[in-house]
Amino acid sequence: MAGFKIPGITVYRLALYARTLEKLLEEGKDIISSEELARECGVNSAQLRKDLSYFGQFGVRGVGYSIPALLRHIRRILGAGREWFMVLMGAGHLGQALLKYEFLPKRGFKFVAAFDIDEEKIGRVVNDVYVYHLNQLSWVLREHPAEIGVIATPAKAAQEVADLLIENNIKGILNFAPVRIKHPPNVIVEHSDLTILFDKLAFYLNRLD
Amino acid sequence: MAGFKIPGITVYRLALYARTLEKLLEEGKDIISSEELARECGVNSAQLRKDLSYFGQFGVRGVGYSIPALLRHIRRILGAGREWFMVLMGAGHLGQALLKYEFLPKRGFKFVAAFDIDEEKIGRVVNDVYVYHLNQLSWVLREHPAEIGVIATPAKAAQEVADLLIENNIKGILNFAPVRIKHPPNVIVEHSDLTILFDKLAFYLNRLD
DNA sequence: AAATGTGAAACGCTTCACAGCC
DNA sequence: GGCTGTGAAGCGTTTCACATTT
Repeated sequence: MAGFKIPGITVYRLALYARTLEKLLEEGKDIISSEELARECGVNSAQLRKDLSYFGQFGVRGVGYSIPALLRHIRRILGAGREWFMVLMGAGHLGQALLKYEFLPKRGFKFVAAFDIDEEKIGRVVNDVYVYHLNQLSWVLREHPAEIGVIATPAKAAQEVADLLIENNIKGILNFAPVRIKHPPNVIVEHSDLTILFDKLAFYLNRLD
Repeated sequence: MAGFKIPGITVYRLALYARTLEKLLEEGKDIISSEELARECGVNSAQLRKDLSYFGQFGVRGVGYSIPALLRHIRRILGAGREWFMVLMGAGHLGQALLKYEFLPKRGFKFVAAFDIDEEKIGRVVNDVYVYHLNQLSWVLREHPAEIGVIATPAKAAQEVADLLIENNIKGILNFAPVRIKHPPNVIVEHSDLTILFDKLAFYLNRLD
């Protein structure tokens, strides 16, 4: 495969290309030019070609890209095709929505357990996933190993929960709580803060005059 | 206030600073240096100061920033303090989680109505928000004006729903569906694609050796 | 003495433009 | 003729480093 320093934003766009190629494949298209795929993704065509060039040559000059082949390549680059086991921290509204999101298991992302501290939620089963008390994390993880922890707790609890995940050897964290998680460099943390998105939209709407 | 070209990423970070200042304020802190606030947010301190400098001078040399004052300034910059009325498109799992997310109304973001095409969902009331059939969008918006549309439909429906929002004069769209929305330049669209986040995390986990 | 505010340098991503290939 | 792949130029963001202020 390829070189070393892959911009994070390139990885982001690869996933975006994959999503778009999936759509085009469903629509029965077979060949596409960088120009057209880029337009579909809202990026510049040179950018798309450059992103791909980090990983190899997947097109045919004068012709374009085979949609199924390119999708296969991108999936391989992203490490799709394997399964990822995850634990959910916080079985509130957002957490339960994630448990029910069909897209995730289809792409190999599977929740093996959920955790909360609200007695009312503990013992429930949401979409086949059992909700345990937080203090059972260690043994549940021994029983059902997982690589990814998804944090959907209130902001106040997020850091503590992250520390617990890291202690229990979780290597990747996806944090939906509106705080920044502090973590050692060998743990990968992705943040998704909905509140920031709303604020950003509001800012630009205000500027619209 | 300030100049013209504000990088989108600066706006993103302003909201991040606001979130962090809110936390610090709750903890009872009063004064903070750019160094410490930056660490708390996971950014470089020069960056933080530069971000703020687009909008004015809010600190005291030799001292630092007053947390409540800085928070007030950032909120004003972001246009917080006013109310934003929103419609939700798609009352599925994610949509309902958004309707129940307490953070949003606290920050002035209020859903006036939700829309779906599933007869089973239409007529329900989720957290005081009524779910209408999609074809009632126009008159509901006349009755309850809104500036923001939040799309939480399946990918297939997202573009169509966005077009409908734009026809009905919605100026800001927050799209949670895993497709890129095409839109005229006078409409502001923010994307939040969960599937891409999971893919990105998986990519970096694979690289971890 | 300490910490901000900010030109200027450094850096990294984006876009151009064209050679190379079908 | 058309489209990819890519070195190089362009551009925007990040970081440095220090003058400035309290």
